[in-house]
Amino acid sequence: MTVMETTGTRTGRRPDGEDRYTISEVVAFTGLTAHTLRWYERIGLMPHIDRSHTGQRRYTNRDLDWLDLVGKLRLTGMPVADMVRYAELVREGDHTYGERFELLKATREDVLARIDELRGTLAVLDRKISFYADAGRPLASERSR
Amino acid sequence: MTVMETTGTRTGRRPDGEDRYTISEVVAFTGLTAHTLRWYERIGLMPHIDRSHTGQRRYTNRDLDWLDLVGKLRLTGMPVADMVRYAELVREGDHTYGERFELLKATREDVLARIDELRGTLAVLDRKISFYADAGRPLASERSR
DNA sequence: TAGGACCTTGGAGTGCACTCCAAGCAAGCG
DNA sequence: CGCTTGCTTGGAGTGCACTCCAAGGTCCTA
Repeated sequence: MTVMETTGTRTGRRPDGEDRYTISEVVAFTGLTAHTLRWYERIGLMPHIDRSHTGQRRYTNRDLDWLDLVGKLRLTGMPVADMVRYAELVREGDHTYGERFELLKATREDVLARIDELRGTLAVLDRKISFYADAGRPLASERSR
Repeated sequence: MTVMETTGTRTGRRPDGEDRYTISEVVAFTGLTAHTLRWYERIGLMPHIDRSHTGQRRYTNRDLDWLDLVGKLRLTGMPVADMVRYAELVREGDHTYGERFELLKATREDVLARIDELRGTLAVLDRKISFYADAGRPLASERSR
């Protein structure tokens, strides 16, 4: 894997105040590519990331928290555009609390619905699996393909 | 919605033997578009569908069953290519039982993992939601964005 | 101070899963 | 018979979420 630890740091997060991570450290934390991190910033899914005096990105613990949330939302199937909308609400300040609340509640419902769908699928899979398990050797005709 | 019932049929499935559905009936059953149904056939995700004497598709109850399964697998996030692989195994006959069994079991594990991920996301959402609920009106500073 | 690994940008390219188009044949109705 | 709606095909186009490229500047270690 060749993860060079440039500044003698451990693999984990550093305490607030010493949290200025390079893009490759963030890659290691999140599993995203550097390309994707830059792209997230371009489309407004990230706040503008702090820069070193030479213009290189320096991510903070707060940025990492945000990326964790994005990662969670991403695997609910939420479109990136919706996450960008949420990011905009955060940037717009406190007066968007209500809208954020509604958005999160709607997302919660989506997640519950998706879990239900998956449970339905699981039931179908289990029926098929037990069909194939019973038919250790092929029987007459198979309808449950 | 304007669902014209061309042959005086009810909206539901007909019994085996009278099951020769047009593509638009299948659209109504599955929610897929006609384009998608033809595309599924082209890429080998469907068996070759029976045709009328003039070459129009006539789907059977069995085809509908298959589309139900495909729909379930689709919403687990399984790539279409993997579903095509499964369809090929079915076409190849009984001697692929073992491989189908393994594929279904692996899919089952994926589904379980995905449900777990979603539960994790749900927990995060619930924490944020209760944060926004508590902060009925904005308090000092908001870290949990 | 030299070398290699790492970082920057705008813009172009990729893969997936559809989605649509044009041109023409088919089916049911008055 | 003509009309409207539906179905056929191969191939091209779309939208999303990345993913990569070229050309060049930066950082660290020997």
